[in-house]
Amino acid sequence: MIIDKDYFLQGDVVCLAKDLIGKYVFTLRDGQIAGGMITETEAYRGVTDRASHAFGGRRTKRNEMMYARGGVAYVYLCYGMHYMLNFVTNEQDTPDAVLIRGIIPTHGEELMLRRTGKKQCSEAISDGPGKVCKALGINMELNGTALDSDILWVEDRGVIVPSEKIIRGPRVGVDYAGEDAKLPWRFLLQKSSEIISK
DNA sequence: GTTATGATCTCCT
DNA sequence: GGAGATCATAACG
Repeated sequence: MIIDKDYFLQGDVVCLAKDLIGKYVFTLRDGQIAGGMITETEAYRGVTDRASHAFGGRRTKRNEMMYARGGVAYVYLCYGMHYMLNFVTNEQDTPDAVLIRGIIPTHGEELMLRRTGKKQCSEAISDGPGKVCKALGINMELNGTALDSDILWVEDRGVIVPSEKIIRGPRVGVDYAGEDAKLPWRFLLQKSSEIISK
């Protein structure tokens, strides 16, 4: 079932980030559907979070979308070449968001292969925030798109992920955030391959 | 107007 | 393991 926008209004963005593991995200671009199960997220808690674009209540043209009412996408360009997909959460003027860092492709694998220039389909096709956006065909046009719209939506397909299967740790790429860089607000689904490799 | 830099990825050695 | 790619945005002058 498609997740209702109200789901994104709950106040605890960290809980929400964890809950989104195992949910599905889809995009409809160029008449074709691509999507998969979310395996990795990070929570960004606006005003009090140094790693967030909205830290200290900073409000700019770029992060304006973070202040919107929960249930829309916040897309932006990073390092000049990678788009990031976030789900805006919480009430209006509370700039909380969840970064989607990884998915396992389940629909439109062919399409994702073409977009990413890969030959074979694997979990690795979308195991980083930049790659997720590339595989799903996400760009600035989707900034502000509702998460229950025709071109972008989130589904609960009944997958239940036990807490012990979710690895919790510090966020990635936010060393500049000082103490806040250590907050364990990254969640990722433990893969069988990872159990072996570690 | 100018400059520094980032919620990253890929390819090279 | 490390550097380069590459540009919109923000902060400064």
